[in-house]
This record gives sequence, C-alpha cells and structure tokens, in this order.
Amino acid sequence: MSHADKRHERLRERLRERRWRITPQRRSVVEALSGPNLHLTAEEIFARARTVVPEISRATVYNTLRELVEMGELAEMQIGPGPALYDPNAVVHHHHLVCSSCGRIYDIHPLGVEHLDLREEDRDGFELQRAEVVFHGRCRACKESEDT
Amino acid sequence: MSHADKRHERLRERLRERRWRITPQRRSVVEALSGPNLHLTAEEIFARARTVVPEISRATVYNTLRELVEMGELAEMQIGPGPALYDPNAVVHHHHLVCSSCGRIYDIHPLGVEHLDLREEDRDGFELQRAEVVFHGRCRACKESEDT
DNA sequence: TGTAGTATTAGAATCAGTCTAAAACTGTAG
DNA sequence: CTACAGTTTTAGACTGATTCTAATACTACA
Repeated sequence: MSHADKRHERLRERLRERRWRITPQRRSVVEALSGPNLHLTAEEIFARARTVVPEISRATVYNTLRELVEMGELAEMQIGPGPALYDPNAVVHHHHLVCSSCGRIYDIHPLGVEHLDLREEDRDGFELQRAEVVFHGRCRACKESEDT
Repeated sequence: MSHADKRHERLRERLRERRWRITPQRRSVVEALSGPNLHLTAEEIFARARTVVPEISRATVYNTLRELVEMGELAEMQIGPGPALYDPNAVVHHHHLVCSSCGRIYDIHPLGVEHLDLREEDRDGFELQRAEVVFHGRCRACKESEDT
C-alpha cells in the first residue's frame, strides 16, 4: 500500500472520529484529493468528483473543501493569480517548489528553514508562528526542452 | 528627505529615462504608491488616485499597475485569498511578515535566506532562481490587545 | 411517522480583473 | 495652423472564481 493510500485511509478515520457525516458527495470530493504531490483547483476537483457523483454541485465542492481546510485536513494555497490550489498533504507541514515555466508545483522539505529568523530591526515585538518558503525556478523537463 | 521620498524621486527619473509618457492619470497612480511599508490593493490605489484625478477609470489604474510591474518598478503579490497587493518597494528584493490577526504586512530582510537550499531527494534537476519567505505570526499591537 | 437538524441543489449575486471599441489626447510633418 | 498616426483613456461589457440564497432532500431518532 502506497504512502498516499495510507494517508488517505488515516484521513477517513479521523473524519469518522469527528462524526463528520460522510455522504456520497463528500466522499467523491475526498477521493478526488487522494494521490501524491497533488495540487488541484476547485474546478478540477469538481470535475473529478463528478465522474463519481454526476449530480454533485459546485456549492457542495466548495463547502466540502472549506470544511476540510477548517479541520486542518487540507491546505489551501494561492500561488500567484488564478484560482486557489488545494494540497491534500496538509498534516505534515511542508514547502513548495514552483516551476516558473510550466507552473507545476512540488512539495518539498528544504534545508535551513529552521534557521530562518527575523533581524532585530525587523522584529518589533512580533511573535513568529511559522515560515512559509516558496522556491521558484525551472524544473528538469522545462530545462531540457530548451527551445527558446 | 525621507527614504521613501528619495525612492519615489528615483522612480520618476527612471520612468522619464524610459520615455514612459507621464500623464495626469499615471502620475496620480504613481503618487498613490509613495510611502513606506505600503501594500495596497488596486481598489485602494484607485481610490487614492481619484482624490487627485477624479475622472480616472479603473482600467487605467489596472493598466498602469501592469506596466509598472512589467518595468520591475512595482511588485505584485498574492498573500492568501482576495485581491492582489502592490508593493512599491520592488527594486530591492525583500520578504514579508504577515500578522495573522490584523492582516498587516511588513517588508523584512530575514536572516538565513541565503542558506536555504533543496535537499538532494527534492532537487531532481531543478534549477533554483529565487526563494520567497513569508513569516506568519502576531504583531506587537495584536499581542498587546490580548482580549480573547 | 413526525420533526429537527443537516446536507445538497441550481442559479443568482459578488468580487476582482480583463477586454473592447470609441473618444480624447500628443507629437510631428507639411 | 492642420492633418495624421500613434498613444492613452474611458465606460461599460465580459469573464472567472467564489460565495450566497432559498428551496428541497436526506438522516437520525423520539
């Protein structure tokens, strides 16, 4: 059984524990979100969910996504303009790598994050909670198809 | 003369050098963007510009902002959902500090950014161009008005 | 079986931003 | 000065993403 499958199974378990009512619609949304290194828009999730439950409405998809985000089971992120992306890999905190040429996004665990800190002159009584790092660059595939 | 004023003056100079035609509308947008630690939405910039040139239209504000961003004179950023924010402090690269309680954003130069790097297992031929760091936490003011 | 609470729906509404086609300006050559 | 080409601005239509609304359907359980 894959890492993603295990993650998905644990998620279903947590949802059951929380007495979150699992309906066919909600299940289809949660299923649309299983898979590794996945970053989908609400519209893509809607499309996937529809292949399983054709009568599902956009409102339900948005409601379900909001609830999962509130429960901490799903991360919502905004990389540049355009629609929000949903990242099912929310339980373990991680960072992102964005290819500026194809736009693909990868989950990463960079080195040096724990040493990031504010300078004295920037601090001004601020209480740090977390740091978010986004790397931009060019992925192998885009570098190799070097046809500028 | 303040730091921000000097920055603003140099900006006007660069725009002149580039033969960017300065019209009253464009001037009002550029003026709306002067000030330290400023992060405005297009709508706020429109409102400010209107106090100077009441007949300016939204389209002109958006056009002008796009041109400034293309010229590298203005940074456009997306912190969470909602409208994009424009940061006039674009020439010197910097990072951001966001108060999760009041939403205010501060420009910072954190320690340790230059040591951030990809792990071998995450790298996969990726060519890094830049890292973007966003700190989240609570600002002094919000911490002091501790009335939960 | 009735009822209260929960979930879902289609479509209207909202919000941010882009597009369009016409009108207004500007610089310059005659 | 006048004509023209090129640039800039405009109001409002349009689009895409998301939220809201009010009606309907489902579920648990008294």
